[in-house]
Amino acid sequence: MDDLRKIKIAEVEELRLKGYNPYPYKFEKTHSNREIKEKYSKLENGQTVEEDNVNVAGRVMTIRYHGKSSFFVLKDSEDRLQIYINQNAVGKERYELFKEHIKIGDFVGVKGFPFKSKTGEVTVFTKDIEILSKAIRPMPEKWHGIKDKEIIYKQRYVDMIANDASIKNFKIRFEIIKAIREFLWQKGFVEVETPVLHHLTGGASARPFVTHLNVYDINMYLRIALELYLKRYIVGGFEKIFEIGKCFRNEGISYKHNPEFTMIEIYQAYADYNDMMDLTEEMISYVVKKVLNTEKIVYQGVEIDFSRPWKRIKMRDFIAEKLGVDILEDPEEKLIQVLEKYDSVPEIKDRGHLIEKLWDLVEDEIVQPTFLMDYPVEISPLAKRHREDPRVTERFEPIIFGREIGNAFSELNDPVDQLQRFLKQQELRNMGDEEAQMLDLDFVRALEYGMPPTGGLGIGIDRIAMFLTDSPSIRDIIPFPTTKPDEEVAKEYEDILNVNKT
RNA sequence: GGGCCGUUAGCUCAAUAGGUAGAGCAACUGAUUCUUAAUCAGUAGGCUGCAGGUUCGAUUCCUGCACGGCCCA
Repeated sequence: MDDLRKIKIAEVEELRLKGYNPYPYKFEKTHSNREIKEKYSKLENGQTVEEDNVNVAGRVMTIRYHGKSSFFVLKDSEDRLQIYINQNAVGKERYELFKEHIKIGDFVGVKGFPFKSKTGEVTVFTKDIEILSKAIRPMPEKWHGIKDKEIIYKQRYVDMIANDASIKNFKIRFEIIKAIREFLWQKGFVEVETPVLHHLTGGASARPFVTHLNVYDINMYLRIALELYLKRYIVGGFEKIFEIGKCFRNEGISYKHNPEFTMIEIYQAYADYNDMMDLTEEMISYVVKKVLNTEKIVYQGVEIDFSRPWKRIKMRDFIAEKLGVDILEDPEEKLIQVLEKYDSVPEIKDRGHLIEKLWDLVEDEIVQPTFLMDYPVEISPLAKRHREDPRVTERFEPIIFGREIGNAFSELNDPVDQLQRFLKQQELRNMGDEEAQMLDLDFVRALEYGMPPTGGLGIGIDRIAMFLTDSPSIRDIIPFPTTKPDEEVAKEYEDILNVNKT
Protein backbone atom coordinates (compact mmCIF):
# COMPACT_ATOMS: atom_id res chain seq x y z
CA MET A 1 0.00 0.00 0.00
CA ASP A 2 1.34 3.36 -0.90
CA ASP A 3 2.22 6.09 1.58
CA LEU A 4 -0.14 8.75 0.39
CA ARG A 5 -3.09 6.40 0.78
CA LYS A 6 -2.00 5.52 4.33
CA ILE A 7 -1.84 9.18 5.26
CA LYS A 8 -5.25 9.84 3.75
CA ILE A 9 -6.82 6.85 5.47
CA ALA A 10 -5.38 8.12 8.76
CA GLU A 11 -6.85 11.52 7.99
CA VAL A 12 -10.28 9.99 7.52
CA GLU A 13 -9.99 8.46 11.00
CA GLU A 14 -8.84 11.78 12.41
CA LEU A 15 -11.93 13.45 10.95
CA ARG A 16 -14.17 10.90 12.66
CA LEU A 17 -12.42 11.54 15.98
CA LYS A 18 -13.03 15.25 15.54
CA GLY A 19 -16.72 14.52 15.05
CA TYR A 20 -17.01 14.95 11.30
CA ASN A 21 -18.46 12.24 9.09
CA PRO A 22 -16.17 11.90 6.07
CA TYR A 23 -18.87 9.93 4.22
CA PRO A 24 -22.26 11.42 5.12
CA TYR A 25 -25.57 10.31 3.64
CA LYS A 26 -27.14 13.21 1.88
CA PHE A 27 -26.87 16.80 0.76
CA GLU A 28 -29.77 19.03 -0.29
CA LYS A 29 -28.36 20.30 -3.61
CA THR A 30 -30.60 23.09 -4.93
CA HIS A 31 -28.74 24.21 -8.03
CA SER A 32 -26.41 22.70 -10.59
CA ASN A 33 -23.26 24.59 -11.38
CA ARG A 34 -24.58 25.44 -14.81
CA GLU A 35 -27.82 26.80 -13.37
CA ILE A 36 -25.86 29.11 -11.08
CA LYS A 37 -23.67 30.33 -13.89
CA GLU A 38 -26.61 30.98 -16.21
CA LYS A 39 -28.88 32.57 -13.63
CA TYR A 40 -26.32 35.03 -12.30
CA SER A 41 -24.32 35.78 -15.43
CA LYS A 42 -25.72 39.30 -15.68
CA LEU A 43 -24.52 40.51 -12.26
CA GLU A 44 -22.13 43.48 -12.18
CA ASN A 45 -18.56 42.71 -11.15
CA GLY A 46 -18.44 42.70 -7.37
CA GLN A 47 -22.25 42.52 -7.01
CA THR A 48 -23.70 40.10 -4.44
CA VAL A 49 -27.16 38.57 -4.09
CA GLU A 50 -27.17 37.81 -0.38
CA GLU A 51 -30.90 37.09 -0.24
CA ASP A 52 -30.60 34.08 -2.59
CA ASN A 53 -29.70 30.89 -0.76
CA VAL A 54 -28.09 28.29 -2.98
CA ASN A 55 -26.73 24.84 -2.17
CA VAL A 56 -24.18 23.50 -4.60
CA ALA A 57 -22.11 20.33 -4.54
CA GLY A 58 -19.38 18.63 -6.50
CA ARG A 59 -15.78 17.53 -6.58
CA VAL A 60 -13.02 19.98 -5.59
CA MET A 61 -10.78 20.40 -8.64
CA THR A 62 -8.40 23.21 -7.65
CA ILE A 63 -7.86 25.33 -4.54
CA ARG A 64 -6.26 28.79 -4.39
CA TYR A 65 -5.42 29.63 -0.79
CA HIS A 66 -5.02 33.25 0.35
CA GLY A 67 -4.48 32.86 4.04
CA LYS A 68 -7.82 33.49 5.73
CA SER A 69 -9.76 33.35 2.47
CA SER A 70 -9.64 31.00 -0.49
CA PHE A 71 -11.12 30.26 -3.88
CA PHE A 72 -11.77 26.76 -5.08
CA VAL A 73 -13.46 25.14 -8.05
CA LEU A 74 -16.25 22.57 -7.85
CA LYS A 75 -16.96 20.24 -10.75
CA ASP A 76 -20.40 18.67 -11.06
CA SER A 77 -21.92 16.62 -13.87
CA GLU A 78 -22.45 19.66 -16.06
CA ASP A 79 -19.93 22.36 -15.33
CA ARG A 80 -17.29 23.85 -13.05
CA LEU A 81 -18.14 26.58 -10.57
CA GLN A 82 -15.89 28.82 -8.49
CA ILE A 83 -16.50 29.04 -4.74
CA TYR A 84 -15.23 31.70 -2.37
CA ILE A 85 -14.75 31.04 1.31
CA ASN A 86 -13.41 33.29 4.04
CA GLN A 87 -12.97 32.89 7.75
CA ASN A 88 -15.09 35.88 8.76
CA ALA A 89 -18.15 34.42 7.08
CA VAL A 90 -17.91 30.76 8.06
CA GLY A 91 -16.13 31.06 11.39
CA LYS A 92 -12.77 29.78 12.47
CA GLU A 93 -13.82 26.16 13.06
CA ARG A 94 -15.30 25.68 9.58
CA TYR A 95 -12.41 27.47 7.93
CA GLU A 96 -9.91 25.23 9.72
CA LEU A 97 -11.89 22.21 8.53
CA PHE A 98 -11.67 23.53 4.99
CA LYS A 99 -7.98 24.33 5.14
CA GLU A 100 -6.86 21.15 6.79
CA HIS A 101 -9.19 18.50 5.53
CA ILE A 102 -10.85 19.56 2.29
CA LYS A 103 -8.47 18.73 -0.50
CA ILE A 104 -8.45 18.37 -4.26
CA GLY A 105 -10.55 15.36 -5.18
CA ASP A 106 -12.95 15.51 -2.24
CA PHE A 107 -16.67 15.97 -2.73
CA VAL A 108 -18.09 18.89 -0.77
CA GLY A 109 -21.42 20.63 -0.30
CA VAL A 110 -21.53 24.41 -0.06
CA LYS A 111 -24.38 26.56 1.25
CA GLY A 112 -24.13 30.24 0.39
CA PHE A 113 -25.19 32.99 -1.95
CA PRO A 114 -24.09 34.00 -5.45
CA PHE A 115 -21.95 36.94 -6.39
CA LYS A 116 -19.72 38.03 -9.20
CA SER A 117 -16.04 38.43 -8.42
CA LYS A 118 -14.09 41.60 -9.16
CA THR A 119 -12.71 39.88 -12.24
CA GLY A 120 -16.20 38.94 -13.45
CA GLU A 121 -16.60 35.27 -12.58
CA VAL A 122 -19.89 33.99 -11.16
CA THR A 123 -18.99 32.58 -7.75
CA VAL A 124 -20.76 31.22 -4.68
CA PHE A 125 -19.93 32.89 -1.35
CA THR A 126 -19.71 30.21 1.31
CA LYS A 127 -21.82 30.47 4.44
CA ASP A 128 -21.35 26.81 5.33
CA ILE A 129 -19.37 23.93 3.92
CA GLU A 130 -19.32 20.20 4.57
CA ILE A 131 -17.37 17.20 3.37
CA LEU A 132 -19.54 14.83 1.35
CA SER A 133 -16.85 12.28 0.50
CA LYS A 134 -13.13 12.10 1.16
CA ALA A 135 -10.92 10.91 -1.69
CA ILE A 136 -7.87 8.95 -0.58
CA ARG A 137 -6.15 8.77 -3.96
CA PRO A 138 -4.23 11.63 -5.58
CA MET A 139 -6.03 13.26 -8.50
CA PRO A 140 -4.43 13.49 -11.94
CA GLU A 141 -2.55 16.58 -13.06
CA LYS A 142 -4.98 19.51 -13.18
CA TRP A 143 -3.75 21.09 -16.40
CA HIS A 144 -2.71 18.24 -18.70
CA GLY A 145 -5.20 15.71 -17.37
CA ILE A 146 -4.61 12.03 -18.14
CA LYS A 147 -2.91 11.10 -21.40
CA ASP A 148 -1.86 7.53 -20.68
CA LYS A 149 -4.20 5.43 -22.83
CA GLU A 150 -3.91 2.52 -20.47
CA ILE A 151 -5.32 4.55 -17.59
CA ILE A 152 -7.86 6.19 -19.86
CA TYR A 153 -9.35 2.88 -20.99
CA LYS A 154 -8.83 0.69 -17.91
CA GLN A 155 -9.73 3.31 -15.29
CA ARG A 156 -12.23 5.37 -17.20
CA TYR A 157 -13.46 6.99 -13.99
CA VAL A 158 -10.07 8.69 -13.67
CA ASP A 159 -10.24 9.84 -17.28
CA MET A 160 -13.70 11.27 -16.69
CA ILE A 161 -12.55 13.10 -13.55
CA ALA A 162 -9.60 14.65 -15.34
CA ASN A 163 -10.67 15.07 -18.96
CA ASP A 164 -13.88 17.01 -19.49
CA ALA A 165 -13.72 16.21 -23.21
CA SER A 166 -14.30 12.52 -22.49
CA ILE A 167 -17.48 13.26 -20.58
CA LYS A 168 -18.64 15.47 -23.42
CA ASN A 169 -18.14 12.67 -25.94
CA PHE A 170 -20.11 10.20 -23.84
CA LYS A 171 -22.94 12.68 -23.46
CA ILE A 172 -23.09 13.02 -27.24
CA ARG A 173 -23.21 9.25 -27.50
CA PHE A 174 -26.19 9.04 -25.16
CA GLU A 175 -27.93 11.93 -26.87
CA ILE A 176 -27.63 10.11 -30.17
CA ILE A 177 -29.41 7.13 -28.65
CA LYS A 178 -32.06 9.38 -27.13
CA ALA A 179 -32.64 11.15 -30.47
CA ILE A 180 -33.00 7.82 -32.29
CA ARG A 181 -35.63 6.69 -29.78
CA GLU A 182 -37.49 9.99 -30.10
CA PHE A 183 -37.48 9.76 -33.87
CA LEU A 184 -38.74 6.20 -33.98
CA TRP A 185 -41.38 6.68 -31.30
CA GLN A 186 -42.71 9.65 -33.26
CA LYS A 187 -42.91 7.36 -36.30
CA GLY A 188 -44.94 4.79 -34.36
CA PHE A 189 -42.26 2.14 -33.88
CA VAL A 190 -42.36 -0.07 -30.79
CA GLU A 191 -39.15 -0.73 -28.88
CA VAL A 192 -38.82 -4.45 -28.19
CA GLU A 193 -36.31 -6.84 -26.64
CA THR A 194 -34.83 -10.12 -27.84
CA PRO A 195 -32.61 -12.70 -26.15
CA VAL A 196 -28.89 -12.18 -25.82
CA LEU A 197 -28.28 -15.91 -25.35
CA HIS A 198 -28.80 -17.81 -28.59
CA HIS A 199 -28.76 -21.50 -29.45
CA LEU A 200 -27.50 -20.58 -32.92
CA THR A 201 -26.04 -17.35 -34.16
CA GLY A 202 -27.28 -15.63 -37.24
CA GLY A 203 -28.08 -12.32 -38.81
CA ALA A 204 -24.46 -11.51 -39.55
CA SER A 205 -21.20 -13.10 -40.56
CA ALA A 206 -19.02 -13.25 -37.47
CA ARG A 207 -17.50 -15.55 -34.89
CA PRO A 208 -19.54 -15.76 -31.71
CA PHE A 209 -18.68 -15.93 -28.03
CA VAL A 210 -19.58 -19.28 -26.51
CA THR A 211 -20.93 -19.66 -23.01
CA HIS A 212 -22.46 -22.49 -21.01
CA LEU A 213 -25.91 -22.84 -19.57
CA ASN A 214 -25.55 -25.05 -16.52
CA VAL A 215 -29.17 -25.99 -15.96
CA TYR A 216 -29.51 -27.63 -19.41
CA ASP A 217 -25.81 -28.42 -19.67
CA ILE A 218 -25.60 -26.90 -23.15
CA ASN A 219 -23.41 -24.34 -24.84
CA MET A 220 -25.02 -21.14 -25.98
CA TYR A 221 -23.80 -18.16 -27.98
CA LEU A 222 -23.93 -14.46 -27.30
CA ARG A 223 -25.83 -12.81 -30.12
CA ILE A 224 -23.88 -11.39 -33.04
CA ALA A 225 -26.95 -9.56 -34.38
CA LEU A 226 -30.57 -8.89 -33.46
CA GLU A 227 -32.04 -9.82 -36.81
CA LEU A 228 -33.53 -13.27 -36.63
CA TYR A 229 -35.52 -12.75 -33.43
CA LEU A 230 -36.81 -9.39 -34.58
CA LYS A 231 -38.15 -11.03 -37.73
CA ARG A 232 -39.92 -13.57 -35.56
CA TYR A 233 -41.77 -10.59 -34.04
CA ILE A 234 -42.87 -9.62 -37.56
CA VAL A 235 -44.07 -13.18 -38.21
CA GLY A 236 -45.99 -12.95 -34.96
CA GLY A 237 -47.79 -9.82 -36.06
CA PHE A 238 -45.76 -6.80 -34.96
CA GLU A 239 -45.41 -4.31 -37.81
CA LYS A 240 -43.04 -1.52 -36.80
CA ILE A 241 -40.36 -2.44 -34.25
CA PHE A 242 -36.84 -1.65 -33.23
CA GLU A 243 -34.30 -2.76 -30.67
CA ILE A 244 -31.17 -1.04 -29.41
CA GLY A 245 -28.79 -3.50 -27.84
CA LYS A 246 -25.34 -4.92 -27.40
CA CYS A 247 -24.05 -7.46 -29.89
CA PHE A 248 -20.91 -9.52 -29.42
CA ARG A 249 -18.35 -10.64 -31.98
CA ASN A 250 -15.34 -12.70 -31.00
CA GLU A 251 -12.95 -11.04 -33.41
CA GLY A 252 -10.11 -8.57 -33.56
CA ILE A 253 -9.97 -5.35 -31.62
CA SER A 254 -9.09 -2.24 -33.62
CA TYR A 255 -9.92 1.43 -33.90
CA LYS A 256 -13.12 0.32 -35.66
CA HIS A 257 -13.99 -2.80 -33.68
CA ASN A 258 -14.81 -3.62 -30.07
CA PRO A 259 -15.90 -7.17 -29.16
CA GLU A 260 -19.14 -5.79 -27.73
CA PHE A 261 -20.82 -2.92 -29.49
CA THR A 262 -24.24 -1.33 -29.75
CA MET A 263 -26.57 -1.95 -32.67
CA ILE A 264 -29.96 -0.71 -33.58
CA GLU A 265 -32.14 -2.78 -35.84
CA ILE A 266 -35.43 -1.58 -37.25
CA TYR A 267 -38.11 -3.63 -39.05
CA GLN A 268 -41.14 -2.35 -40.86
CA ALA A 269 -43.78 -4.62 -42.38
CA TYR A 270 -45.07 -3.88 -45.89
CA ALA A 271 -41.94 -1.80 -46.61
CA ASP A 272 -39.01 -2.55 -48.93
CA TYR A 273 -35.40 -1.44 -49.03
CA ASN A 274 -36.27 1.79 -50.82
CA ASP A 275 -38.41 2.73 -47.84
CA MET A 276 -35.52 1.82 -45.54
CA MET A 277 -33.19 4.14 -47.44
CA ASP A 278 -35.67 6.97 -46.94
CA LEU A 279 -35.96 6.07 -43.26
CA THR A 280 -32.18 5.88 -42.80
CA GLU A 281 -31.37 9.27 -44.26
CA GLU A 282 -34.32 10.88 -42.52
CA MET A 283 -33.35 9.36 -39.16
CA ILE A 284 -29.61 10.01 -39.31
CA SER A 285 -29.95 13.58 -40.52
CA TYR A 286 -32.55 14.14 -37.77
CA VAL A 287 -30.17 12.75 -35.16
CA VAL A 288 -27.18 14.77 -36.36
CA LYS A 289 -29.21 17.95 -36.36
CA LYS A 290 -30.77 17.22 -32.99
CA VAL A 291 -27.45 16.45 -31.30
CA LEU A 292 -25.10 18.95 -32.96
CA ASN A 293 -27.59 21.50 -34.28
CA THR A 294 -26.11 21.27 -37.76
CA GLU A 295 -26.10 18.78 -40.64
CA LYS A 296 -22.47 19.30 -41.57
CA ILE A 297 -19.73 17.90 -39.40
CA VAL A 298 -15.97 17.66 -39.69
CA TYR A 299 -14.55 14.19 -39.15
CA GLN A 300 -10.76 13.87 -38.99
CA GLY A 301 -10.42 17.04 -41.02
CA VAL A 302 -12.98 16.09 -43.70
CA GLU A 303 -16.35 17.80 -43.97
CA ILE A 304 -19.28 15.40 -44.07
CA ASP A 305 -22.71 16.63 -45.07
CA PHE A 306 -25.63 14.59 -43.73
CA SER A 307 -28.36 16.64 -45.40
CA ARG A 308 -30.81 14.79 -47.62
CA PRO A 309 -30.93 13.26 -50.13
CA TRP A 310 -27.96 10.92 -49.91
CA LYS A 311 -26.38 9.48 -53.04
CA ARG A 312 -27.66 6.07 -54.15
CA ILE A 313 -25.38 3.93 -56.29
CA LYS A 314 -25.33 0.29 -57.29
CA MET A 315 -22.40 -1.83 -56.19
CA ARG A 316 -22.05 -3.21 -59.73
CA ASP A 317 -21.85 0.27 -61.27
CA PHE A 318 -19.46 1.59 -58.66
CA ILE A 319 -16.99 -1.28 -58.97
CA ALA A 320 -17.22 -1.14 -62.78
CA GLU A 321 -16.41 2.56 -62.67
CA LYS A 322 -13.48 2.21 -60.30
CA LEU A 323 -11.97 -1.10 -61.38
CA GLY A 324 -13.33 -1.66 -64.87
CA VAL A 325 -14.77 -5.05 -64.10
CA ASP A 326 -18.40 -6.23 -64.26
CA ILE A 327 -18.97 -8.23 -61.09
CA LEU A 328 -22.03 -9.97 -62.51
CA GLU A 329 -21.15 -10.62 -66.17
CA ASP A 330 -17.38 -11.03 -66.22
CA PRO A 331 -15.99 -14.55 -65.61
CA GLU A 332 -14.57 -15.25 -62.17
CA GLU A 333 -11.08 -15.55 -63.67
CA LYS A 334 -11.23 -11.90 -64.62
CA LEU A 335 -12.25 -10.88 -61.11
CA ILE A 336 -9.32 -12.88 -59.75
CA GLN A 337 -6.99 -11.16 -62.22
CA VAL A 338 -7.99 -7.76 -60.89
CA LEU A 339 -7.60 -8.92 -57.28
CA GLU A 340 -4.16 -10.35 -58.01
CA LYS A 341 -3.03 -6.89 -59.04
CA TYR A 342 -3.83 -5.69 -55.51
CA ASP A 343 -2.56 -8.86 -53.86
CA SER A 344 -5.90 -9.52 -52.19
CA VAL A 345 -7.24 -12.78 -53.60
CA PRO A 346 -9.43 -14.44 -50.93
CA GLU A 347 -8.96 -18.02 -49.79
CA ILE A 348 -12.45 -19.06 -50.82
CA LYS A 349 -12.76 -18.12 -54.48
CA ASP A 350 -16.50 -18.19 -55.16
CA ARG A 351 -18.07 -15.18 -56.80
CA GLY A 352 -19.47 -13.81 -53.55
CA HIS A 353 -16.12 -13.69 -51.75
CA LEU A 354 -14.40 -12.28 -54.86
CA ILE A 355 -16.92 -9.45 -55.09
CA GLU A 356 -16.56 -8.70 -51.41
CA LYS A 357 -12.80 -8.31 -51.84
CA LEU A 358 -13.26 -6.09 -54.89
CA TRP A 359 -15.55 -3.87 -52.88
CA ASP A 360 -12.98 -3.67 -50.06
CA LEU A 361 -10.53 -2.20 -52.58
CA VAL A 362 -12.75 0.76 -53.42
CA GLU A 363 -14.87 1.46 -50.34
CA ASP A 364 -12.51 4.19 -49.15
CA GLU A 365 -13.47 6.25 -52.16
CA ILE A 366 -16.95 6.88 -50.80
CA VAL A 367 -16.75 9.73 -48.31
CA GLN A 368 -20.10 11.53 -48.23
CA PRO A 369 -23.17 9.61 -46.96
CA THR A 370 -24.08 7.17 -49.73
CA PHE A 371 -26.29 4.14 -50.13
CA LEU A 372 -24.43 1.36 -51.84
CA MET A 373 -27.14 -0.85 -53.35
CA ASP A 374 -27.78 -4.33 -54.72
CA TYR A 375 -25.27 -6.71 -53.17
CA PRO A 376 -24.71 -10.12 -54.78
CA VAL A 377 -26.97 -12.88 -53.57
CA GLU A 378 -24.05 -15.08 -52.40
CA ILE A 379 -23.00 -12.65 -49.68
CA SER A 380 -26.54 -11.70 -48.67
CA PRO A 381 -28.19 -14.81 -47.29
CA LEU A 382 -31.06 -13.01 -45.56
CA ALA A 383 -31.96 -10.50 -48.28
CA LYS A 384 -34.65 -10.84 -50.91
CA ARG A 385 -33.60 -11.25 -54.51
CA HIS A 386 -33.84 -8.10 -56.59
CA ARG A 387 -37.17 -7.76 -58.35
CA GLU A 388 -35.35 -7.09 -61.66
CA ASP A 389 -32.19 -9.19 -61.37
CA PRO A 390 -32.11 -12.40 -59.32
CA ARG A 391 -28.29 -12.44 -59.18
CA VAL A 392 -28.38 -9.57 -56.72
CA THR A 393 -30.46 -8.74 -53.69
CA GLU A 394 -32.41 -5.73 -52.58
CA ARG A 395 -29.77 -4.84 -50.03
CA PHE A 396 -27.88 -1.67 -49.26
CA GLU A 397 -25.30 -0.41 -46.85
CA PRO A 398 -25.04 3.24 -45.87
CA ILE A 399 -21.38 4.23 -46.37
CA ILE A 400 -19.77 7.27 -44.76
CA PHE A 401 -16.05 8.10 -44.84
CA GLY A 402 -15.35 4.70 -46.41
CA ARG A 403 -17.03 2.83 -43.57
CA GLU A 404 -20.17 0.76 -43.53
CA ILE A 405 -22.36 2.15 -40.80
CA GLY A 406 -25.22 -0.25 -41.36
CA ASN A 407 -26.87 -2.90 -43.44
CA ALA A 408 -30.43 -3.19 -44.76
CA PHE A 409 -32.62 -5.19 -47.06
CA SER A 410 -35.96 -6.05 -48.38
CA GLU A 411 -36.11 -9.01 -46.02
CA LEU A 412 -36.17 -12.48 -47.51
CA ASN A 413 -39.57 -13.95 -46.61
CA ASP A 414 -39.68 -16.88 -49.02
CA PRO A 415 -39.05 -19.84 -46.68
CA VAL A 416 -37.93 -22.18 -49.46
CA ASP A 417 -35.39 -19.71 -50.79
CA GLN A 418 -34.26 -18.99 -47.22
CA LEU A 419 -33.60 -22.66 -46.58
CA GLN A 420 -31.58 -22.88 -49.80
CA ARG A 421 -29.53 -19.86 -48.77
CA PHE A 422 -28.84 -21.37 -45.37
CA LEU A 423 -27.70 -24.58 -47.02
CA LYS A 424 -25.28 -22.58 -49.18
CA GLN A 425 -23.91 -21.05 -45.97
CA GLN A 426 -23.53 -24.54 -44.52
CA GLU A 427 -21.39 -25.49 -47.50
CA LEU A 428 -19.17 -22.49 -46.84
CA ARG A 429 -18.88 -23.46 -43.19
CA ASN A 430 -17.84 -26.93 -44.22
CA MET A 431 -15.20 -25.35 -46.46
CA GLY A 432 -13.74 -23.67 -43.39
CA ASP A 433 -15.50 -20.30 -43.44
CA GLU A 434 -16.14 -19.87 -39.72
CA GLU A 435 -18.04 -16.67 -40.35
CA ALA A 436 -20.68 -18.28 -42.56
CA GLN A 437 -24.11 -18.28 -41.00
CA MET A 438 -25.51 -21.18 -39.02
CA LEU A 439 -28.53 -23.10 -40.23
CA ASP A 440 -31.46 -21.87 -38.14
CA LEU A 441 -34.30 -24.27 -38.87
CA ASP A 442 -36.65 -22.68 -36.34
CA PHE A 443 -36.26 -19.42 -38.24
CA VAL A 444 -37.13 -21.17 -41.51
CA ARG A 445 -40.14 -22.72 -39.80
CA ALA A 446 -41.20 -19.26 -38.63
CA LEU A 447 -41.05 -17.96 -42.19
CA GLU A 448 -43.17 -20.90 -43.30
CA TYR A 449 -45.99 -19.51 -41.16
CA GLY A 450 -45.74 -16.40 -43.33
CA MET A 451 -43.88 -13.11 -42.87
CA PRO A 452 -45.28 -10.07 -44.66
CA PRO A 453 -43.02 -8.16 -47.02
CA THR A 454 -40.69 -6.32 -44.68
CA GLY A 455 -37.91 -3.78 -44.80
CA GLY A 456 -35.14 -4.17 -42.25
CA LEU A 457 -32.25 -1.96 -41.22
CA GLY A 458 -29.32 -2.24 -38.83
CA ILE A 459 -27.00 0.58 -37.84
CA GLY A 460 -23.88 0.62 -35.69
CA ILE A 461 -24.44 3.21 -32.99
CA ASP A 462 -20.74 3.34 -32.10
CA ARG A 463 -19.77 4.34 -35.62
CA ILE A 464 -22.29 7.17 -35.61
CA ALA A 465 -20.93 8.32 -32.27
CA MET A 466 -17.39 8.31 -33.66
CA PHE A 467 -18.43 10.65 -36.45
CA LEU A 468 -20.36 13.05 -34.25
CA THR A 469 -17.56 13.32 -31.69
CA ASP A 470 -14.74 13.36 -34.27
CA SER A 471 -13.20 10.37 -32.48
CA PRO A 472 -10.53 8.42 -34.35
CA SER A 473 -11.05 5.27 -32.26
CA ILE A 474 -14.17 3.36 -31.23
CA ARG A 475 -12.63 3.15 -27.74
CA ASP A 476 -13.06 6.88 -27.33
CA ILE A 477 -16.85 6.62 -27.46
CA ILE A 478 -17.30 3.35 -25.56
CA PRO A 479 -17.06 4.34 -21.90
CA PHE A 480 -15.65 1.00 -20.79
CA PRO A 481 -14.02 -0.64 -23.80
CA THR A 482 -12.80 -4.22 -23.75
CA THR A 483 -9.19 -4.40 -22.50
CA LYS A 484 -6.78 -6.94 -21.17
CA PRO A 485 -7.26 -7.47 -17.44
CA ASP A 486 -5.50 -4.99 -15.19
CA GLU A 487 -2.87 -6.98 -13.30
CA GLU A 488 -1.51 -3.88 -11.59
CA VAL A 489 -4.48 -3.33 -9.32
CA ALA A 490 -3.93 -6.58 -7.42
CA LYS A 491 -0.35 -5.50 -6.73
CA GLU A 492 -1.59 -2.29 -5.16
CA TYR A 493 -3.51 -4.29 -2.55
CA GLU A 494 -0.91 -7.05 -2.15
CA ASP A 495 -0.20 -6.19 1.51
CA ILE A 496 -3.81 -6.39 2.60
CA LEU A 497 -4.54 -9.54 0.58
CA ASN A 498 -1.52 -11.30 2.07
CA VAL A 499 -2.38 -10.20 5.62
CA ASN A 500 -5.87 -11.60 5.27
CA LYS A 501 -4.55 -14.94 4.06
CA THR A 502 -2.51 -15.58 7.20
C1' G B 1 -0.37 -12.93 -36.51
C1' G B 2 3.77 -9.27 -38.77
C1' G B 3 6.39 -4.39 -38.63
C1' C B 4 7.51 0.23 -36.17
C1' C B 5 7.30 3.30 -31.68
C1' G B 6 6.68 3.79 -26.48
C1' U B 7 6.96 2.42 -20.92
C1' U B 8 11.44 7.43 -16.04
C1' A B 9 8.04 10.44 -9.10
C1' G B 10 0.67 9.95 -7.97
C1' C B 11 0.02 12.90 -13.02
C1' U B 12 2.35 15.58 -17.46
C1' C B 13 7.14 15.44 -19.35
C1' A B 14 12.96 16.16 -19.38
C1' A B 15 17.97 13.88 -19.24
C1' U B 16 22.73 10.91 -20.72
C1' A B 17 28.30 10.00 -27.58
C1' G B 18 27.35 4.17 -20.99
C1' G B 19 29.50 7.48 -15.29
C1' U B 20 24.72 6.79 -9.24
C1' A B 21 18.08 10.85 -12.56
C1' G B 22 15.46 16.56 -13.16
C1' A B 23 11.16 20.15 -13.80
C1' G B 24 5.97 21.57 -13.39
C1' C B 25 1.47 20.03 -11.14
C1' A B 26 -0.24 17.02 -6.90
C1' A B 27 1.54 16.02 -1.52
C1' C B 28 3.82 18.11 3.05
C1' U B 29 5.67 22.96 6.26
C1' G B 30 5.20 28.21 6.30
C1' A B 31 3.43 33.44 4.25
C1' U B 32 -0.81 35.55 1.93
C1' U B 33 -8.87 37.97 2.89
C1' C B 34 -11.05 38.84 -4.97
C1' U B 35 -7.78 34.54 -7.02
C1' U B 36 -8.50 31.65 -11.46
C1' A B 37 -2.68 26.99 -14.69
C1' A B 38 -2.88 32.36 -8.15
C1' U B 39 1.94 33.82 -6.14
C1' C B 40 6.35 33.45 -2.79
C1' A B 41 9.85 30.46 0.55
C1' G B 42 11.01 25.55 1.94
C1' U B 43 10.50 19.77 2.47
C1' A B 44 9.80 15.01 0.90
C1' G B 45 9.02 11.71 -3.01
C1' G B 46 12.45 6.98 -7.96
C1' C B 47 14.77 -0.98 -7.96
C1' U B 48 14.04 4.51 -14.73
C1' G B 49 7.77 -1.79 -16.85
C1' C B 50 9.88 -7.13 -15.73
C1' A B 51 13.89 -10.91 -16.55
C1' G B 52 18.52 -11.90 -18.58
C1' G B 53 23.17 -10.37 -21.38
C1' U B 54 27.53 -7.06 -22.67
C1' U B 55 30.55 -3.76 -19.39
C1' C B 56 34.72 -1.77 -14.03
C1' G B 57 29.87 0.55 -14.38
C1' A B 58 23.29 0.14 -17.91
C1' U B 59 17.72 4.42 -17.26
C1' U B 60 20.96 4.68 -21.80
C1' C B 61 23.61 -0.79 -25.82
C1' C B 62 21.69 -6.16 -26.92
C1' U B 63 17.94 -10.35 -26.22
C1' G B 64 13.38 -12.13 -24.33
C1' C B 65 8.72 -11.09 -21.90
C1' A B 66 4.50 -7.90 -20.25
C1' C B 67 1.47 -3.72 -21.16
C1' G B 68 0.14 0.26 -24.46
C1' G B 69 -0.01 3.02 -29.25
C1' C B 70 0.32 3.35 -34.67
C1' C B 71 0.50 0.78 -39.40
C1' C B 72 -0.38 -3.84 -42.11
C1' A B 73 -2.96 -8.87 -42.55
